[in-house]
Amino acid sequence: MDQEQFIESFDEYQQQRYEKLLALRDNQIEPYPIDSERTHDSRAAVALMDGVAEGEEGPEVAVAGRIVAIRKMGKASFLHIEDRSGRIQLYLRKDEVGEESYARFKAALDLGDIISAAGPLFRTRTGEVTVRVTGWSLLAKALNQPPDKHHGLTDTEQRYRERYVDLLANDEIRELFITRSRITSLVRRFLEDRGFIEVETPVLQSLYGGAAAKAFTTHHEWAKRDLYLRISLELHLKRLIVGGLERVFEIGRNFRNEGLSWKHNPEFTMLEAYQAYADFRDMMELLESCWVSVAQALNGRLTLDFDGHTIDLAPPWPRHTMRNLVLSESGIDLYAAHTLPLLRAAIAAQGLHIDPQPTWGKLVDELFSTVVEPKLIQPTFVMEYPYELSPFAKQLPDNPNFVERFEMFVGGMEVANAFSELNDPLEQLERFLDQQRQREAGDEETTPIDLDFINALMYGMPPTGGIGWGMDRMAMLFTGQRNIREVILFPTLRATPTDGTATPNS
RNA sequence: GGCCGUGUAGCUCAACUGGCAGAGCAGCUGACUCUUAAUCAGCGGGUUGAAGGUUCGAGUCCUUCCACGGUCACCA
Repeated sequence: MDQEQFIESFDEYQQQRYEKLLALRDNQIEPYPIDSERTHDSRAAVALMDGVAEGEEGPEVAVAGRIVAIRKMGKASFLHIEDRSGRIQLYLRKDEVGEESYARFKAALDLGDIISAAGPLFRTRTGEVTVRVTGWSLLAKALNQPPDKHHGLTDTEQRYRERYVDLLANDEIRELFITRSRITSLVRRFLEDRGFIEVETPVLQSLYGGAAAKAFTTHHEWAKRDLYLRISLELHLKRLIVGGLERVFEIGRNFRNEGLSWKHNPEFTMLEAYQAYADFRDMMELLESCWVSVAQALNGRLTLDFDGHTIDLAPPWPRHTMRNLVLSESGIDLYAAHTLPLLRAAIAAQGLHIDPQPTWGKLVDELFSTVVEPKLIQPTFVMEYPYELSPFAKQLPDNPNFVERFEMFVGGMEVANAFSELNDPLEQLERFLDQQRQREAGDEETTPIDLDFINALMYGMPPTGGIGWGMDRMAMLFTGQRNIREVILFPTLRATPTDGTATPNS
């Protein structure tokens, strides 16, 4: 394909805009100039009129943005332009800008074009702050027509694939992603205020670990070796605790080779934070305080609207052991049913239908997921997890079948996960070996043995509390979105022929 | 992967039991110097997701496929 063929493929609307572009060039007007003038964004410009008396003109401004509405009335026109801060109205008069400029405006500009306009501010008869335009210029000609100005863009696939259209057409989508950015920023500030430093650890790893998941594989040509994309941040951050950094966090992308759902995207953003001389109880306090401070700063209140529920973040959040929750919802005591046959028998005795699992730990997890998890709408700490599911957490002093771990659930989703981090190198080796045995038994999601991590622990890691939570799920809760794709700018979608996944020569 | 739903103009959506594919916005032409979903007059715009089938006749019924959404399964 060359440029000529591409232009020939234009539809009627693109063709019309392209012809206007050519006409501008014929008149020595560049449709994509280098310079742009702007003294105020639209919100700041409107604010300038706050103290100006009725009927008085305000100061001169230069504003810039995308044309979202045009109302031509012969020798005068109104238009609205939009920038990130909002919209402002422009008033264009033939006798103000001159015959030639007015004619050019009528002939050359379309909805979607980006322009700048300068002139004094005033209020219209209906009180709207407006720029009385004395001069304008085109900053970028749009060849594609924007979506319907009242309804925006609703086609879900196009919204995700062409997110730029979604953003420019739907104000609330732009707001949503600005809010997500603020959430990330507030979390960062909270942790920094507590003495955490932000670090960056490798995405490309020769050995992955730290979570139960399948990894993506890629290849390093120069080194002639396969590398993995990380599935968690855990093991590198704990190496930094060994190194003496004491309080570290990373907000980074994880990649897990698994399916898509309303709460799973194959790449997602995880926050992990590790604090030396702390344990999982300190991490509860940290999580609670962080979310409360974000909610206050963002909304000025501690309630969230999510999926038809009002979620109350007011601390303290209820804390329950997994044992007690399972006991009250199913009548099964995990301390009594502490082997696979005993637990199976207990489930059968209660007449529950739980998917069969190969091990005690997995069956506990399945039981919990089925009978307890759906009921956890309000923020709830679930403490003490089966040893087998938690290869990086310290065992309970009084029951080695369970570990010092919690997960926080809200809105029916698991959101956070934290441990009193295991720092005994020989016990850690034993856990890795245990994982290896599970892998040999057919579990593809176990953590491989990481001898360098053992080596790090052998230098001594202080008692440490660690926590991780999904920033995407946090954003879902704080913005009231029920689908993770709504809070990810460019979510993973199925391949299309134009993705380059098809062979170019075929 | 199973089940349910959706796919019609650039965008948002109609079209009854099968009977000439429509509206609003957007576009084009013209009028209009305080409009704001501007208004008024006129005009153009369609491979109804794709392929096949039933029928005198299919947007509509049947089969297969594709895409998206929901849900279940899978999935820390």
